Formats: sequence, C-alpha cells, structure tokens
Amino acid sequence: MVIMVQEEVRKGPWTEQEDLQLVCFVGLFGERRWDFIAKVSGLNRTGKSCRLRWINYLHPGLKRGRLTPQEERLVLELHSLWGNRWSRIARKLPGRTDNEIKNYWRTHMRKKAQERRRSSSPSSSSSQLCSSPSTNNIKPPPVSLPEAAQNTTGDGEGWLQDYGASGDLAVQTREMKEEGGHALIGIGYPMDQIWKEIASLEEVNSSEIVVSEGCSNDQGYSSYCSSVVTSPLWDYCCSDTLWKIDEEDVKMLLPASGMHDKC
DNA sequence: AACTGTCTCAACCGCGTTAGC
DNA sequence: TGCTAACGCGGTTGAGACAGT
Repeated sequence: MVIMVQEEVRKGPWTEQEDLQLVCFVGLFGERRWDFIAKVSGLNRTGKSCRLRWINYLHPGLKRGRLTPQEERLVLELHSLWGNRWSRIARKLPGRTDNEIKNYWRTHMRKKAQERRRSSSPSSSSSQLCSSPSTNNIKPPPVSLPEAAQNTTGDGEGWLQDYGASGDLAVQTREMKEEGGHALIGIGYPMDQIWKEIASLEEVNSSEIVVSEGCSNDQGYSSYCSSVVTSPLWDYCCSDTLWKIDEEDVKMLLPASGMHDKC
C-alpha cells in the first residue's frame, strides 16, 4: 500500500508569520494571481485563502473597530437599495470589507428579530416572517421591480421586515413589494428622493470614497495608506524596493524554491 | 468562581463570472 | 469558440470573547 505523503493545505486561523509572508509576497507580486502567490510564498494555503486574508485583514487601507453611526446608516440605506450586494456596499464604505458589513448586517438583523419577537405577542406568528436573517428558506415571490429594487429581494423578506434604523424607507419598500412591485415610484418615497439621500450621504463621505475607489491600484495605496491606520505588518514589509521589483526580475533573481526564505 | 448564552469576527465553501489560451 | 483556471461574491460556520446568572 502506497501512502501518499502530501503536504496538507493549511486551514484555520493565520499565524503572524504567515501574515508576514503573505504581505511580503503581495508586495512583490501585487493583489492578483493568488494561486501563484500561495505557491511561491511557501504558505500551505489556497489562493482563495490568501486573497481573503489579504482583503479582510492585511490590506493596508482597512479600518478597525466598530462601524460608526454614519457608516451604519449608510449600510442600511444601501442595503435597502441593493440588497445583499455586500461588496458593492463595501465599496461605498472606505476601509470596510464586504465581510465586515455582512457580519454587521447579520448582527443587526438578529437584534431586530429578537426585539420584534419580544415586542410581538406569541399568537401573532403569521407576522413573523423572518425570525433569523440567516434563514433564507423563505424566498420572496418573484416580483417585477426595476433593478435597484429587484436586487433587494435576494435576501428574502427578512431584511425588509426587520429593517429598523431607516424604517420609513423599509416600510415604503415593503409596501411596494406587497403591491406586486409595480408602483416603485410615487408611494411617498420616490427613487429620486432615495438617490438624493444617498447622494447627500456620499457627499459627506465623498473625499474618503474617492480615495477608496482609487485604492484598488497601487497609486491609491500610497495616498490612501498614509492617511489611514495601516497594519504593522505592512510597515514591516512595505518598502520601496519591494514594490519596485518587477515580477520577471524576481523570477530571474529568486528561484521559486527559495523565495520565501529571502522574503 | 463556574457555567451558560450571546455576540463578534475570521475563515471556509460553493457557485457564478471572467480572463486567458 | 469552447475549455479551463483563477477570481470574486454571498452564504455559512465555528472559535473565542464577553456578559449575565
């Protein structure tokens, strides 16, 4: 019997050493080709895992800590427009990740569901369409809404039912759905108004957002990272030389087998 | 102090989309 | 043009922290 001695792909929490290695190699090769980075870095991780770790934790532009009230409000507003399009929402919140927003939303919805359960009588079970945000078994009937509103249906009824902070908008939207989804405009909270509200929110955050959206390229980093708290790991590894090394040069200079030793 | 329930967040998984060949 | 690998997104899970009893 042949025993395959295969290096197992590591899972679970990342160690500081792994973080360091990843930061180094992302510095070398950029935020792409994650499988390649996973291989050459010597991390026994999948490319997916590396990417996720980078995006959700190591990215130099990330904010830490709880969402501010403005951010919370923005999340609620944008979710009412786009539904569970977390990455899209995250793009409007500089320094926040889709994962973070998703987690926040879950917590938020759970709280709302609990409050609702407490406040409602035991007999009124029919009104509790969503006891938990993660319960996606209950899918809403398909409705013919314009795109912005259609996107909101992806989560089932739950988020609409339990929507709290900007209740008016939620109620309006729910009413629209209950009416079959036709009269999206003109039920007291027209799309114009919604967009105005978003626009005004965006104005408040506009400077940050502009920077954030530029952050997907290298230039964005340099400007953005200087104004936001950056990872200590990043400080450790992010030197000019690292960024200036061309990938082809690296190939010439560092045989893959020993790369991670040098980094 | 010990136990239990709840919350938060990091990470994984599956699937759809995109890019390269 | 079809195939394949890589990427990106949304859903879900699980471990650790924290609060309440």
